[in-house]
Amino acid sequence: MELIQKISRIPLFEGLPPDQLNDLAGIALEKSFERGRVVFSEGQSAHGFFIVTSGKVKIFKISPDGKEQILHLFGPGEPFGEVPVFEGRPFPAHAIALADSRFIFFPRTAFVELIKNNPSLALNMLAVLSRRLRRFTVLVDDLSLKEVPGRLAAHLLYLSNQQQDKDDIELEMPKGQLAGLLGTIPETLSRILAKMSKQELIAIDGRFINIKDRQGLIDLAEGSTRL
Amino acid sequence: MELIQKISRIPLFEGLPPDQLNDLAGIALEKSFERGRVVFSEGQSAHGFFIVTSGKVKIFKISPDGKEQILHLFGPGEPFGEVPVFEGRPFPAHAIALADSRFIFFPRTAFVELIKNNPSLALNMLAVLSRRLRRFTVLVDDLSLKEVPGRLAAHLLYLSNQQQDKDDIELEMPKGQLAGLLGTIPETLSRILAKMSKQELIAIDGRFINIKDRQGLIDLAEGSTRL
DNA sequence: CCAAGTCTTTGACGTAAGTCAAATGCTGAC
DNA sequence: GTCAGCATTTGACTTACGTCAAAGACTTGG
Repeated sequence: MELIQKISRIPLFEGLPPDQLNDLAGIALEKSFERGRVVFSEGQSAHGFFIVTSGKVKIFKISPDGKEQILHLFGPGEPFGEVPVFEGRPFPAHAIALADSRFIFFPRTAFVELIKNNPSLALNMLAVLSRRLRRFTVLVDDLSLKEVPGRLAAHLLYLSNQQQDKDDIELEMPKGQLAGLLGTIPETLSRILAKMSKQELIAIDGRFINIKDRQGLIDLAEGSTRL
Repeated sequence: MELIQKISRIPLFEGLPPDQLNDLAGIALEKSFERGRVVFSEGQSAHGFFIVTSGKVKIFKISPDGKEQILHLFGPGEPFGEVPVFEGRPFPAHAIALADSRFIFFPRTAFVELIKNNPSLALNMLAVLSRRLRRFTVLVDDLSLKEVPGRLAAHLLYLSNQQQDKDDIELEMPKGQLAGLLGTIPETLSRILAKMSKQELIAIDGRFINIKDRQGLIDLAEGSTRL
C-alpha cells in the first residue's frame, strides 16, 4: 500500500487536508521490526516518534531485579514515543516489538514544523496526550489503591467490553504478559485466576475465559468485595 | 496586579506576542479558593482549566475506604485540569486547595480557539502534557517496582535538589500528606523515617531533615540496597 | 512426532506494609 | 495558660503478595 494511504487512515491525522497528508508523507519513514526487537530503550535520546501500522509494541519499565511493569500496549493506528518530541529529553521507558511489526517514523524537527502550520494536527496530538494522561491516572489509581484481584476483574470487564460485551472473552496475550500489565507476577496471577474460578466468578480454558458472574467481577473491581 | 501582567509571567505563555496575551486576558477569569475548598471532583464535567497564581493545589485519587494517592501538587505558574479540555470528558481526579489560593480560569472553547491561531501556544501546551506524562511514568515505576523506603529516599533527594542541594531540607507538607504522595499511610512513613534515622542515613527534627549519608539514600532509591 | 523449550500451575515460606489501638506530642482558639 | 483537636509515633497483629522450587502442560521446529 502507498505510504500516503496508510497515513490517511491514522486517527491522529484525521481531518487533515490532502496537501498536509502529503507533507506528512514527505517526512515519514517506514521501518520494520521483528518480534522481540528493541525499538528504543529508556534513556536513549530520541529523534522522532512512531506510529504502528501493523503488529504490536510494548512500552514498559523494568526494575533492577527484572520485574517488569507494562505501561502501554499499542496496535495499528496508535502513536508511541511522542513524549520526547515535545519535551526534548530521552525516552522515559523501553519499547519492544511483540510481533513482527511495521511502524511509520516521523523525525522530530520536521514534525514540529508541520504542527506549527497546522492547528488541527496540534489539537489531535493534544487529544492523544490527554487520553494517555487519563489512562495513567487510572493505572496509578489501580496500582496504589486496588489489590490484584480488583485490577484483574477490571481488566476482564474491559476485555469483555472490547469484545462486544460477550461473556466469552480471550486474553490477547500470554498470562505472563498480563501479569506485567497488571503490576504483578505470573504466580500471583495464576493463583487469583484459580480462586476466581473456584468461586464461580469465571471459568477458565487456556487463554479463553467465560464470565459467569459479571456483577461479582464488578464488585471486585470497585473494591466493595474481596476475593 | 493586572491580570495581563500575571498572564505574561506564566511559563505556559512564554514567548507569546502581546496581542495574544491580550486575547488570553480577554477570556480569563480570576477565582479564589480558601484552604480546604474543593476545586473540582472526579467525574465532574469540565468547562475549562486553571493556572495557579498563588497558593497550592492537590490533585488526587481516593479509594472507597479513604486511602488517598496524590497525583500532583501544583504551585504558582502551573496549570492543572487541562486533560478534559482536549479530550472532552469529565475530570479524572479530585482537586483541593491546600492553602488560600488564586487561580486563573480559562474556558475550554475559547481557549481551543486561541490555540488554533497560535502554534507556539499549542507547542507549549504539548510540552506541558509531555512533561506530565514523563512524571507519571516515574510514579508508576515507583509504585509498581520500588518499595516505600526507596520512594522516600528518592523524594528526600528530590527535595534536596529543589532546595539548592543542601543537606538540610524541609518537608514542605505535613507527614500525612507526604504519605499520600508516596503511596503509603502515615504509620508506615513514620516507621521508615525512624528506621532511616536509626541507621544514620538522616536526622529528623520535626519537618526538618538532615541528610547524613547521601550515598546511602541514593542506593536505597535505586533499589540496590534495602533498609 | 518427538524433544527442547517455554509457559503455567501449585506448594511452602518469608516479608513488606497495612490495620487497629493506644500513648504522646503540638497547635491554635479562647 | 489551658484545653480540644489533630498529627505523629509505637506496638502487636494480620495479610496480600512476592520468592523459591518443582512438577505439569503447551508449543515449536527439526
